[in-house]
Amino acid sequence: MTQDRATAGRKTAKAPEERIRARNEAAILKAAVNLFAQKGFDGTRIAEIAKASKLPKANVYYYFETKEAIYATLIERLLAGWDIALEHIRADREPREAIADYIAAKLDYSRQNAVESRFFANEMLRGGGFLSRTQRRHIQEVTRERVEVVDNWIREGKLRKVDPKHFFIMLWASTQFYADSAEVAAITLERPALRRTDYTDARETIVEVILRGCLP
Amino acid sequence: MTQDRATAGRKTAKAPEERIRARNEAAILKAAVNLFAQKGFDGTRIAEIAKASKLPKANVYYYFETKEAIYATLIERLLAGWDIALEHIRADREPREAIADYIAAKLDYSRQNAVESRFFANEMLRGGGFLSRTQRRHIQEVTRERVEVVDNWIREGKLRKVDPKHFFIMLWASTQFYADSAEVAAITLERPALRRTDYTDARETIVEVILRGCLP
DNA sequence: GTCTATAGGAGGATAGAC
DNA sequence: GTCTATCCTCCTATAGAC
Repeated sequence: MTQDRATAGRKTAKAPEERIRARNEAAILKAAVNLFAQKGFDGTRIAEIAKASKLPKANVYYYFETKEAIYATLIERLLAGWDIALEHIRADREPREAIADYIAAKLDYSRQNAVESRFFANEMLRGGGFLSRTQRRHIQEVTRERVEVVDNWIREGKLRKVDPKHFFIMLWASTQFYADSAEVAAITLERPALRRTDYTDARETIVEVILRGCLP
Repeated sequence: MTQDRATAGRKTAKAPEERIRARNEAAILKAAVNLFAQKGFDGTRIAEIAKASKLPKANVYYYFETKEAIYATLIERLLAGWDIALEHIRADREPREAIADYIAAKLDYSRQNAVESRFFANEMLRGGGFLSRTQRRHIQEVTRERVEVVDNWIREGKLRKVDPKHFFIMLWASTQFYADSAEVAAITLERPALRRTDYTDARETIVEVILRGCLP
């Protein structure tokens, strides 16, 4: 943290140590998010995290004080990415394109970050007890902003009169389902696992139905 | 199981014993489904189930051999109720009413059986490893049947050309979200918990957008 | 059918050698 | 920074008195 020029100059060797730390922490978090997503906080064993990240159990404790610390780090990290997809919903855009882009972005996220999405879903099933008040408020504020954009579109006659919050929930639900309930989707589509084309089919269907359903 | 007339006649006192068993098993299952929904199979402790069902831990073992047995019973029971909402989707009905009724029924289920829904969601996050091949096939068959109905509607020009499976997933996702992600819905709607009116608002929004989105 | 007591093992976390 | 050995708690499951 406090690293003055002298030390920095003397020891260029400081970098490799930090690289080890970075690599190991990343391995732990990657293993942990996957296990937490599947089995939740109480269901996940530190030994499993250690095994999956190919580190001895004691090393996991070296990098993270407790299981809670790992979990909290993941929650924090997840929320940083929360807002990204919503950024398509901007007042200066036409609803048709903005909504279509949002759906596409959210489905891409479901495909590429399925594990993170499931981790969050699991935390929600738990009741969201690990979410701090600040984090809840953050979600609300981000949502409120975008709800206003939708409200404006409606006022300008660019969108049919729909409840903006429930409308957002519809978008969320329809797109996140392909991550959180990928298993159900796979069973329904009669596949061993979802394919890339399933996501594009999903996008077409959702965009079509939603746009036709909400445009004037 | 084998209970001849003689025994039945001699002992009317057999009923109360069975009533105790029925009551206790029900208490255990009710407590268990709630805990499994929140913390999953590995995260749930038998002691918690015992405490929540107000029975000594050993009694839980008296009624169910293992934790697996409780879980399997719940899965079985859940699947029996799986098909109910889908029954609105019948070939002899007009799509407009059938789909609106389906959405309403599914949202009612989300409100009244939120715990069961979450239990299933948790099992899906786990990867659905407790679902037997037969159970998976059952889901597929039921879905396939209803997909055919939708396909027919499309052929008859009563419904716009949409991918029936992804269309179903949209309905499922949008309605189940209010059970599985009730926490997210509550945060979005800025409520401590979902109210009855939230479900009717949801119904209106979903029915409106979906019907307009899929009717010709 | 109810419950206490406990076996036997696993889990979270730590000490301390290397 | 790495890892073995270990503490102590808590868990599933069972034995056996009432």
